Amino acid sequence: MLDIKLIREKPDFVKERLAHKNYGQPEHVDTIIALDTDRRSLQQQLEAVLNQSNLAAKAIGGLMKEGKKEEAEAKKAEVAGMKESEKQLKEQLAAVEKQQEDIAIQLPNLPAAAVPFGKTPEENEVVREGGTIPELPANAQPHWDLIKKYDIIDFEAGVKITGSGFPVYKGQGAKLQRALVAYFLDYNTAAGYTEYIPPYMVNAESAYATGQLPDKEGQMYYMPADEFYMIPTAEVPVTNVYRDTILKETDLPVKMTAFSQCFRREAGSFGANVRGLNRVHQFEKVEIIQIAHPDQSHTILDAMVAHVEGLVQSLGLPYRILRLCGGDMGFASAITYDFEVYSAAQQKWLEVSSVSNFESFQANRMKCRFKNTETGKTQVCHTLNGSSLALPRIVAALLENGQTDEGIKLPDMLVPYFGKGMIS
RNA sequence: GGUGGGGUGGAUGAGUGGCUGAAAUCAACGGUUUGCUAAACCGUCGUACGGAUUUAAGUCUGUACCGCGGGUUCGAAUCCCGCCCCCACCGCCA
Repeated sequence: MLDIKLIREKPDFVKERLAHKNYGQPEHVDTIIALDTDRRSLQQQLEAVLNQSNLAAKAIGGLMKEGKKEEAEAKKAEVAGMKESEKQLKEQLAAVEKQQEDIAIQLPNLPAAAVPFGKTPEENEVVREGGTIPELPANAQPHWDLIKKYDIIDFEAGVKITGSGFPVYKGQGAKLQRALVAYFLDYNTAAGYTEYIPPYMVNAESAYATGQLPDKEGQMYYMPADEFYMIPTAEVPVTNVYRDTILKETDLPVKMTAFSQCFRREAGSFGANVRGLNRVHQFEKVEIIQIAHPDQSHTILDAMVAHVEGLVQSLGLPYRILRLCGGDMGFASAITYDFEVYSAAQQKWLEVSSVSNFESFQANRMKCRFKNTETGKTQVCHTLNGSSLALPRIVAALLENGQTDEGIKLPDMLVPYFGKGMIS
């Protein structure tokens, strides 16, 4: 949610930034300002009337106490006339507030200054590359064939049990998942993140707070009997730990990490990109989340990118880091870096992490604030998060890039978690 | 699912129609005292949206908020209705 004061004071700036993000309805800014002017005017009128009737009520109380019954009755008659206009103004005000809110909620976050122009993924900016693309043997296979060869994921069973996109991990495949999750969490907690296990279903307030609603309504699984949404990422429940909270400045930054299953309907996506583990409806992900002082959030974003980069490097996978252009960024984000690892057998880049600074957008919606020690004022925090990491495509890349005649060679740091260095 | 109890400021907790935006205690913050720490004492100490004033920090001021929504009343934390949540016990259950 954008700050109404920013919209009111710098409408041209807001429009320019929205255009940068490829937002097609700049007229919404003017509509919101007009509604806001109405809103304030109505509020003033209503408050004037309420003030009158409050004063009258006090006077009546005083008169009753003094036993001046008749004067009190006269006052009562006076107040009765105010009731109607009070009621009307209340209704008008509520209507205008709702209109304003309905539009304001649709505005995406403004992109930060560093975000490149562009509309499509092709216009994202490669900021760094690392690792080396391995030379695979001539008979190299894509991960879906390797999965069959080593019998580590049963896609058909998943289809029978639930539907396509719900893989069943088994044997070494299941253990590899567990090893990766444990390794990622240890890596994060070693860097000062506190581990959480959140609920996998959230209520509408939580989904709204982090910006999934109303933007991604159709992308989440929904349980109508209880009005719960299956989480698309642990970001949603974990960030909401601090919904409606006022932190102390000294509490910042708050650093959290969580493993969760993630559920995405991926409505409307199909084709070549969905093969194997490239796109699934349920997947495992370890997330990192920070709640930060506004002055520090961009420094912290860089630190989070470096943190994830270290993790990807430790897996020995070739990777690149992209700074997303305005048109490719998420609804709530001010700036986003995507991590992609190279799948040697598919010969393409697979997204495995997305690290974003949401600045005050989520914090505004969820009323996550801190008390400034010097001024004593409350200010909204900034929120950030990133995947560290999403498993399926990491697994795909590990399988494809590690394939040898003897089996799949795994990175050294996984050995303590997996129990051996090779899937065979 | 059943029965009973309960939801008040950061926490505990008083408050059953006007003098209550809310006692008291604790915590927190500022200060005095102090060899250090502690203690003691004094003071400050909710949020949101408006308005006035100020270069600004601020100051003054209005309205709303005692789980949520509605109602009664000139006036509601307090009375009535609906809902939600929490706790205890019972039932069911991994």
